[in-house]
Amino acid sequence: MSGLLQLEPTMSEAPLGLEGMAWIFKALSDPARLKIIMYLASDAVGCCGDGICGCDLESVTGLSQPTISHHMKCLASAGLVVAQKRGKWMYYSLDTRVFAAAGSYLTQCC
Amino acid sequence: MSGLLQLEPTMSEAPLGLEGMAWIFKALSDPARLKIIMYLASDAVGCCGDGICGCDLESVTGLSQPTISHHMKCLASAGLVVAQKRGKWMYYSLDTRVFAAAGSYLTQCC
DNA sequence: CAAACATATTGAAATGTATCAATATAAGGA
DNA sequence: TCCTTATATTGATACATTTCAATATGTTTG
Repeated sequence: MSGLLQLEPTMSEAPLGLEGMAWIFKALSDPARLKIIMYLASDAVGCCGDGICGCDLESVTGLSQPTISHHMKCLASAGLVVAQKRGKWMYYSLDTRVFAAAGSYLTQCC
Repeated sequence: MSGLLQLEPTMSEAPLGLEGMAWIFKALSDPARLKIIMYLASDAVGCCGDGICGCDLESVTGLSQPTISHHMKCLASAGLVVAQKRGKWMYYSLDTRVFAAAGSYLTQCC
């Protein structure tokens, strides 16, 4: 029960309190994850066609497959990324609503 | 050389690459620090008048004085908070430009 | 100067995080 | 069915983070 990211929140459609916002920002607080997000936000074409899958992200980041899996779980648990299994691949995409919510939070809080 | 926050970036006026953005989000990734930010963003009047000082934040968060000192160093190193010593107190305020930059990053990245 | 107070630093403990190697699971194709 | 490929999980290691108690530093005031 240790050694891996403390995954919990996986916020559904809740009002996003301090804990929820902090969780989103924690998911955003790693350069590798930001790089992944930037890649998903670009119009890049994945190696498997029809979306960006895990193996694309290995080459983009230079990280190992288990580490990518871990980062994607983290991003998904914050709601920033949606993971969808199709055939043998996991395809990832951004949930722009969560990005918008976090962005507004920052621009409006002060 | 351990046991305390790995403080480094303290970004000046740089273009904010992935590392810099990640650093800002890391500073935002703790509920206690978000609570502090919300308090600084409110028009609350501090106990020492003329601004919000460290002792105000102890009562707001229920955390010890050293822990507050630590969190404020973290927020300041990300540029989110400006610390200003006046007499015997440290007065804290938000740098809205950094919040705006981080907010735009999120709303525009996708 | 000495006492009082606000903040910073140090030291230490508990917990969390990033990463990879090894292995398991799942899905498609020969 | 068996092999290959994509992803997930486990286990382990190195390091980072949060927190407080104890102590140091700095500032005002008696």
